Amino acid sequence: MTASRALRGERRVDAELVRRVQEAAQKIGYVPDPAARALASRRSSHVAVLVPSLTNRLFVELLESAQRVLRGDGFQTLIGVTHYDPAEEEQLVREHLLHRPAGLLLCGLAQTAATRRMVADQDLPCVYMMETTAEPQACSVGFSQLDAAAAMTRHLLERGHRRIAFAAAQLDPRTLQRLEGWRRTLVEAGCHDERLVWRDPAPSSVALGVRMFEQISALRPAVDAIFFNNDDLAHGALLAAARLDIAVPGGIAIAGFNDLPESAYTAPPLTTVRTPRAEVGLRAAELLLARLRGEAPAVMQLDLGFELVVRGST
Amino acid sequence: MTASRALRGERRVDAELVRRVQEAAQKIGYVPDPAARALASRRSSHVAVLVPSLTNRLFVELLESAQRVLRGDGFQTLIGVTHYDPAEEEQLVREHLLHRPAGLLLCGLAQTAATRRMVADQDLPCVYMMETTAEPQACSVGFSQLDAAAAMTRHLLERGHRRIAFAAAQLDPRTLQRLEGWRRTLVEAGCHDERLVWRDPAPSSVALGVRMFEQISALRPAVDAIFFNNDDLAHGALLAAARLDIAVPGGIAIAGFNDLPESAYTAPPLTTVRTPRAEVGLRAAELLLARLRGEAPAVMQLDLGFELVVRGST
DNA sequence: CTGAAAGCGCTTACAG
DNA sequence: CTGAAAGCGCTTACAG
Repeated sequence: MTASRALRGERRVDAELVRRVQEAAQKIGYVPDPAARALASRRSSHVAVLVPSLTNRLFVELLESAQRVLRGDGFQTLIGVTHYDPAEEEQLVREHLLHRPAGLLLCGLAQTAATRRMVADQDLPCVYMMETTAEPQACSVGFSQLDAAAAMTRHLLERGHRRIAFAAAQLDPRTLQRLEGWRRTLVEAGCHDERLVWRDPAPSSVALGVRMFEQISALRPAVDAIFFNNDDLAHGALLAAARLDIAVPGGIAIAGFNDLPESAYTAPPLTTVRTPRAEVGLRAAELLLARLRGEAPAVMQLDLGFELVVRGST
Repeated sequence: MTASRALRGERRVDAELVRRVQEAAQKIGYVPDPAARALASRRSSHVAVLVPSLTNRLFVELLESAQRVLRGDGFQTLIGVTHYDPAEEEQLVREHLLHRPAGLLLCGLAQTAATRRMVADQDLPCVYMMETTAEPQACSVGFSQLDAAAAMTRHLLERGHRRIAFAAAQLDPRTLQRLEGWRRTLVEAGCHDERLVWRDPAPSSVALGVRMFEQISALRPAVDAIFFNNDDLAHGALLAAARLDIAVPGGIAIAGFNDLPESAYTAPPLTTVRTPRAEVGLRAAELLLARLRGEAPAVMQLDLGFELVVRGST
């Protein structure tokens, strides 16, 4: 029994004894059985991380950095894909709960009421990623999607553009927050026109960016800039512009969002917003680990900001 | 006890009894505890899937389809990233073994001796993905990387190209098999020149494709086609060609490998090899599940083939 | 085909 | 700070 405590690093064990126990464990190659531990303590060494998609690099980078931190502390990461659907997220949470995860990392704040209730009922430590929230009891790490979109929109205004379109796919909550950032900024500048919003619920992709650009550019010169809500859409737009022989940014300026690695190499290089997804994953995992150790986190809401990256396309 | 057997679907239980037990379980919302089950049976309901990378879409698609199948049978998927390093793969297998996974899905056949020994010692059902193998005892699902590269090389020869360069990053075993396919085909055609091999151990990326094309094209007209070993390299090459004002395929023909979604939309659209990664994940998971049920799989080696996709870049 | 016994390897809660 | 007892919720192996 004392050995069990010594190995887990519980406080009330003699330091010398701890040393001897660890030495002995080392020698015989003792490793605790996670299943027995989970059964007795009613808590496993798994952390479930649910992301909307793995085909968006954004979430892959988020995941890799979170997993690196969690693994360092002996936790296994269970990855789930929600496909941007709160109902699917709810179902995944329900399945994961059977395995009594130690903690939960979720994307966004648009959980169903049932999801929130399960998390609360089980008293499961949970950190919400990618957005900021005002809810005092929720632990979140992210940045203001609205402010980021507003910053890009202001940049386009400063470049002299007035007819600025907003083009978005997927239409998840974060996209809609960005739409609101675009809207407020243009209303304030006195050149808002809601007819310049292009939305498509399909997943974001290069192919969709091609199609969107073809439609929007048909309105030229009514539109002189397009703010695409993910870099892959903007990549497609740049390809379509080249084929249609429309100069960028001379004919139409094009901006993206996220700063994917390719965006520095497109023709012309893409102006976009760099989002701190790797750091979001890292800090969210650290915050979760702190809570699992029973520490009260120093902050409940962490805003990691964003960075405007101006290249040649605007 | 009988209820336990009925729920697990063991044979020797009266059919009527099974029905009543299931009905009762349904009514009270009974769900077996995975931790207790794992402790008693010494086998969990986890399947570990180890892939080289998550930033290559190839493996994301593989993973998503494998996870869909496994989840359907009540297995949780533990995803690990090896970064193309057999030593890291060995460490991951070691860590996962503590959790007594029910099965293992691995990429490639380049495991360390220690990894192979652990799998054999624990008698752990394992399926190897992405390559074909002649080892009769190993269960694998994939296709011939060598044949796929040979088919593309033959296509370039048929298009009239004779100075065909081979450009590759990462240099993992599958890349080297493709190199061998390129080599054999050109030797046979009497126009092999080993100096036309460009290799870079860095991860494959658009940025690297840009740099490689800049270097190789400096040799023009010594090279009249380049076979890139991943589509992202070829995407970078197309961007670099446009900037350098080199016509594709007129000046240099460019081919890729994998057929990523963007490849249909590049300028010009990319000629490439479509690889069946989603089906590899699906069939590998099905084969594993069959083994977990104790069934003898109909086949041990599954060759899913590939498809040459000829577009405008060659 | 069905059931009573024992035990998987830990941790919790209770004494000292 | 240390330890003996009980139990987490299942399955295995043995009887009937």
